[in-house]
Amino acid sequence: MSPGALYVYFDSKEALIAGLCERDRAEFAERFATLATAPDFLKALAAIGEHYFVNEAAEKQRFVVEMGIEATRNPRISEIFMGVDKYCNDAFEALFHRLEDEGRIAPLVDIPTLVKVFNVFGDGMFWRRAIDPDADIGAVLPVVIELIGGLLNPKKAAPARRSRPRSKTKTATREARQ
Amino acid sequence: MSPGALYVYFDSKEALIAGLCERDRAEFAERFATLATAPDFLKALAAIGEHYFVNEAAEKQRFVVEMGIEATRNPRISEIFMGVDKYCNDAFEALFHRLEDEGRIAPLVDIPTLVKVFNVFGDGMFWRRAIDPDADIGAVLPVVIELIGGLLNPKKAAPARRSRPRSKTKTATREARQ
DNA sequence: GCAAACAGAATGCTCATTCGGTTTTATTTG
DNA sequence: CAAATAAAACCGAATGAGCATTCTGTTTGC
Repeated sequence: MSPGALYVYFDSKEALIAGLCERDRAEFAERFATLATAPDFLKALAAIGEHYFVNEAAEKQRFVVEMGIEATRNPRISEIFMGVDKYCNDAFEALFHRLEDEGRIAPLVDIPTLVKVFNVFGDGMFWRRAIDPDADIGAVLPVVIELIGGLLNPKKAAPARRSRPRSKTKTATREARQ
Repeated sequence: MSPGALYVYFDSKEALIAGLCERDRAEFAERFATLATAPDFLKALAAIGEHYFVNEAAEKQRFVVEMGIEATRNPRISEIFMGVDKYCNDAFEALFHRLEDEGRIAPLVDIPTLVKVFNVFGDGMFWRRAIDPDADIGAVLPVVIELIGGLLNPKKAAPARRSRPRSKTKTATREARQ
């Protein structure tokens, strides 16, 4: 596809970037949906990490870096870019709240902080893969998952019973959001 | 300083970048030296993290991102950029080996992997600070330090004795490097 | 008064965007 | 079914802005 032909579909470079972001957001939403319903959260998370940071071409990560830089210059691109970021973070925050409500995790830190730490892990693997041709995220991912597991402090589901275990912790149960 | 005036001091943009990298490397070496001799490794590490990811202007991190992107395009800049990266990693790897030899830490994972995980933490805080204007690394740094502490599995120095404790683990003691 | 340090205009290249024309695709008509 | 035609998709050259670098001349410090 020639440079000029792009402008048939997108009015500008910004619109193109917005489109790509939207596509990425949609793809993330899809993957996140499977994560949210997975019986074993950590295993599903590892699978997502494997996809984004090991299987997927490093060029994609590099492209996201380019968008990030562009976002620091262009306010409109910043809005788009940080919008996707916020979308992902909100999704994880909501999920963590739900898992806590269901008694499946008992995080060692408050959930907003947990999400921020989560960011650090994700961002770190992302950046490393983007710029280091020799990066081997596969080697660190199990450790990262282990660390996240430690923070989430997951509770084993009662193995004998079929029904989902109910929260019996002394901390107040959270209301459903909104 | 006008654009043209820069070329009095640097032959090219690459040379300028190389100079900035060298300055950063030297600054890191200085900070690392204090880290290497600090009695409390984790506390010293937290101080360095505080400096780089909280106190220092986010523009500096953004600039490093620019260099990283440039490195993916320009092989000569890549050499410079990844050279600094390797320098830092080698420094940490050597330090971890020494701390292990001295019996001050007993890492839960092998040291090369430990360094890679270390990278993830550093990269993550770095990238987040670079692109997110609302980033609050100060909120996550204590958790990150805690997690690193867990991985390093530090051993308390014997409080009564004045002499440094010697390694008594059954793992083979490492030779001094070169 | 002279050498180093600097500014700012000039040069040539890259890139975002536009535009005129051409191919492909779909639809209509004989 | 084939020819005709309209519309959409696309290419590649042209435009113009921005950036790396050079060059010429001016300022500054000694």
